Amino acid sequence: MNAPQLTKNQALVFEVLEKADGPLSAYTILDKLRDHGFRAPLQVYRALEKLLEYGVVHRLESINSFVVCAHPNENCHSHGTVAFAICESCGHVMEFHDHEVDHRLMDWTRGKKFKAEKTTIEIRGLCETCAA
Amino acid sequence: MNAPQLTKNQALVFEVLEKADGPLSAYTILDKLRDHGFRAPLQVYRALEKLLEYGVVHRLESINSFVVCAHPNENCHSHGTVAFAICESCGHVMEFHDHEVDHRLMDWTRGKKFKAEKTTIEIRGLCETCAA
DNA sequence: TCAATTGCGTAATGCTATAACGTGTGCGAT
DNA sequence: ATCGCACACGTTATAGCATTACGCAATTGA
Ligand SMILES: [Zn+2]
Ligand SMILES: [Zn+2]
Ligand SMILES: [Zn+2]
Ligand SMILES: [Zn+2]
Repeated sequence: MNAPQLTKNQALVFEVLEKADGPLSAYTILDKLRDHGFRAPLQVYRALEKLLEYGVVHRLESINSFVVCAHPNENCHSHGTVAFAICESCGHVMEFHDHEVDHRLMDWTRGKKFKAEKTTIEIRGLCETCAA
Repeated sequence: MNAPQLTKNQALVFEVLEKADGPLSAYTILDKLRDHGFRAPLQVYRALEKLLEYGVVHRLESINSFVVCAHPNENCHSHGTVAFAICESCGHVMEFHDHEVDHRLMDWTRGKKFKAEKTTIEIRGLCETCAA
């Protein structure tokens, strides 16, 4: 899905995520936007819903947080599942694709006649810097 | 990790999950155990913590729920990541392994010098029955 | 005996997400 | 024009998920 012009709230939420150097929870975003008039969680969640729909933000299921897409230009999400490596020490996230993984999982779902809608791949651990 | 003798609470939680035909949330488990003396979420969470540690229960990150391991005998978790296919209609879960996927992800983490601790692979969609 | 560990019970709190209500605005169809 | 509709927005309340903090009892092992 291509992102149309963002509304004011959507743009504010996106900016906060863009400036952050790691994933943020919805409530952290809310706190960062109180000065801009945000008062309630729903203002954040509604904006996130759209940003997710447009594919410019990803949700990290394993840590209930949100992060900007690392591949804003390539339309990477149209050709496979996105995977994430999340450092549990510094919070840094790496987003990547692996077609071979996609194909293996697709093979499995085809074999089981399972109709996949949304696939989550998240690796939690320590990044190179933090593991040293 | 091998499971030692379960305590009373652990056994109760395990039984509830075993009898269920799909994943359950911690609070659903709590409700099912009120007749057995459970009063507080912590009684469930503490039991789950141990059951997860013993590897006899899995946590489904994308739906905040818990399910018994589908491979109680094989010590499957020692030889790779567990993946799940979760039907969003009937709630059924299929647990599987794919060494090729494991190897691809391990190759990636090695390449990035990322020290993986816990990997989540969850496919949400419709099972064969529900997709028909 | 003493200390450390583990499990348990309870209350309180915190974090995450949605439901339900109403408002206003833009825009095409009648 | 004005009606109907879609959409974004604001607010309050509530639902759902998880942990902190405190204290007690039983077990273990030096
Ligand atoms: Zn992306
Ligand atoms: Zn790190
Ligand atoms: Zn298992
Ligand atoms: Zn199904």
